[in-house]
Amino acid sequence: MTQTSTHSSAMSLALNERARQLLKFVVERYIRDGQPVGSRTVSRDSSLDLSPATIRNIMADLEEMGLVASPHTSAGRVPTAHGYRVFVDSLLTVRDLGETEVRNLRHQLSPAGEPKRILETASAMLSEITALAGVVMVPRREQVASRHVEFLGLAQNRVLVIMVTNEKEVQNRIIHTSRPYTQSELQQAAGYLNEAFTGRDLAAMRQGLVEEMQATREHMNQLMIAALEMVSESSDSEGDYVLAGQTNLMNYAEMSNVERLRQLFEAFNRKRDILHLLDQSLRANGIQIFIGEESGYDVLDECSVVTAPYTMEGNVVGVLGVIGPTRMHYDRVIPIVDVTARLLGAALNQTR
Amino acid sequence: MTQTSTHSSAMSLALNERARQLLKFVVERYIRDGQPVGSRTVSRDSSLDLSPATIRNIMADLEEMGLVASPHTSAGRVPTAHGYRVFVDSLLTVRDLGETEVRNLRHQLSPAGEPKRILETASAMLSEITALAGVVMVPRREQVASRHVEFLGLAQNRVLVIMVTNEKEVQNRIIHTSRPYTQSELQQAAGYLNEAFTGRDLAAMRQGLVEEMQATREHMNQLMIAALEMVSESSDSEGDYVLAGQTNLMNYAEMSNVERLRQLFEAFNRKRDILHLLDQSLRANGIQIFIGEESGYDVLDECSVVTAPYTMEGNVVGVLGVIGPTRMHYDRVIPIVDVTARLLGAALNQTR
DNA sequence: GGTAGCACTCTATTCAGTGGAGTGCTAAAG
DNA sequence: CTTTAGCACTCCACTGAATAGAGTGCTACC
Repeated sequence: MTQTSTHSSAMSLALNERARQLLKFVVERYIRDGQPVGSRTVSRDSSLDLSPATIRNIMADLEEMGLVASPHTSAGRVPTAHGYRVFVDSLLTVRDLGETEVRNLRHQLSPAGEPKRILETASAMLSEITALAGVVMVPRREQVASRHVEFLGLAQNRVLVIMVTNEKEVQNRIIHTSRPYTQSELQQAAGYLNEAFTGRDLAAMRQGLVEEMQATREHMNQLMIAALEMVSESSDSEGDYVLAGQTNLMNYAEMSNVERLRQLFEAFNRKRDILHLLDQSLRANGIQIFIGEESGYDVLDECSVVTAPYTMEGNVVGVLGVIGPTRMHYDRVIPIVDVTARLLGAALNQTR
Repeated sequence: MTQTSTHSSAMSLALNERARQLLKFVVERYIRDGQPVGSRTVSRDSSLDLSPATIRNIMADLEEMGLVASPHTSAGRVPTAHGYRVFVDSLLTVRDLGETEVRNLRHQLSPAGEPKRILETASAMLSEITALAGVVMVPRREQVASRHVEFLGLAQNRVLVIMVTNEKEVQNRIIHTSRPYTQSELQQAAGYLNEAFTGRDLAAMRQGLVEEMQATREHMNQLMIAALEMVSESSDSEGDYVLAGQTNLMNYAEMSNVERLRQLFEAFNRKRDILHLLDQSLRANGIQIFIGEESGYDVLDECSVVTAPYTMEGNVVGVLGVIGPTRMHYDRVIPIVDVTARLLGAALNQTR
């Protein structure tokens, strides 16, 4: 109703300390109980020593700034996405993990076993200790080096290409060729590739092959092109992730709407949107938090996503994190995601 | 209240034709509308030309036999699991698929691409056309034959074992050895295995290796044992399945209870129970239907599972099917599952 | 600026009342 | 003996009113 500002203090974007403490209490309490928190509660339980009436005044200011909102006239206040943002950015006191907890996690994430398996473990760990959904992007390496190539002839002009990269991953693919190749031809081709390009990364390999092909006649290049395409395709593919503990999300009251839940799960299956979000975190360098509508995806409206990139040999190769309701325990979740990212990087490096 | 039988007709387990027709109508109508069906409705809409009162009498008989039940005194009747059973076994008239539909399905399930991919397509197809959850067990082959073995030495006494089986699947695994092997040792071992056992199934391979080892000194057997274990492990492993369209289940009213939904989804993730159920169908030989509580698993109380085994080269190697609410369109679902099983078998055979 | 008081709003819950759907039983009709 | 009409009864789903409780905004006072 008032067109001009009545309270200059309410309009100033900088919160005074008291208002900040109030916001902090409201967010913490709402995270704890899931109920709108009213002025009485704050006056009674918070360290602020103020009457409900005063609290109400400050609350009104916070509401005007868009940090809290009330579901209806006579309910308490609930943090908005913006409110959570301020809370997370400048009010939160994270509780670091204890030594024993870290040791515990490291133990579970032992570098034995295949890389894919380690990712799954990490995802399961995240979901288990946070009681949210855990997500781990599979590492995308810029430098994929060929370690070994093998061709196996199948029936009907088809060849099974097997390529071992970076000492770990085994990729395979069936290609169709225009003519049958003999076993010795295949061996010769594989032998050539292995001799010339073992240990060299795929960009170099492609480059080398193109030059080679221009220089010589196009002898048996079909195989090599196919092999190359296979790997470059899978290396610059869309990416993928391992999800765990989706069902945890069903325990939260804000997810009790089956229709919304369905949409969320479909987004998980579709993968595209989630991947896009993780990709953004890949480019950032540190813990990243998307709160509610900030993510830009409707299905994540009531959700927050906390991510951290993880590294192999100093390079960021992937992202992991958790997905849960906006009303999550950021103070616990953030360090957990942080530590897990470090541990995963370490575990992956050790297997090399 | 009555200890002795009052109506002998009500107690006779054999339903007369009229009662059967009534049951049929009730089940069909309930499947269509999801609402308890009352005597008025039957009298009005069914081909039986009887008054509501008569219908009520027959309904009471059906209820006494446990074929229908009423949620409360003044609601209509709802089929019980037992009622569905009778319906499915002896009242159902399945609507076979049209030529064009079958052609359509066959087209989608083209044998190009990797086997795993074909399974995923089949599962997605099932879920899409039935609007239920589709499930396809990965084939378990008794006769896994070695096609090619390769050893690659890694750092720190570790060896990457790659085995190509049955011309298609590529298995790989890292094993830890007690001492480092040179590249030539590895090549020699692989060469020996390939020469001696290519094309022979794994049982024979194991047998042969054991004999060999007893005859000679235990030279480099560690590698071979590892290779063998790897494959036999993966071949007689618990089994696995590909699930699609779980989210479809969230659309059904009987699944609106979030807690039950959670338990169901956890069962999907856990895989054990579902696999056990599929395993049973593997032993049976034809379409198999588990209705509600029949499955023996609490989480599937309100669900039915329709399965059909599929074959490769005449042998049953797996099972596929759908999972949905007991209130599903059996007349459509059954032929779809049936046809898909046949098409999947055909597609898998063609890729060999 | 902080506080007390007060009128007001909105929700959630309870309760009674009502209409409708459907049943079981009984007695009569076929 | 089977079928049907009639009737009393039960239960649910819905409505509207009443109520208690929580919380607010505003105003006036300290």
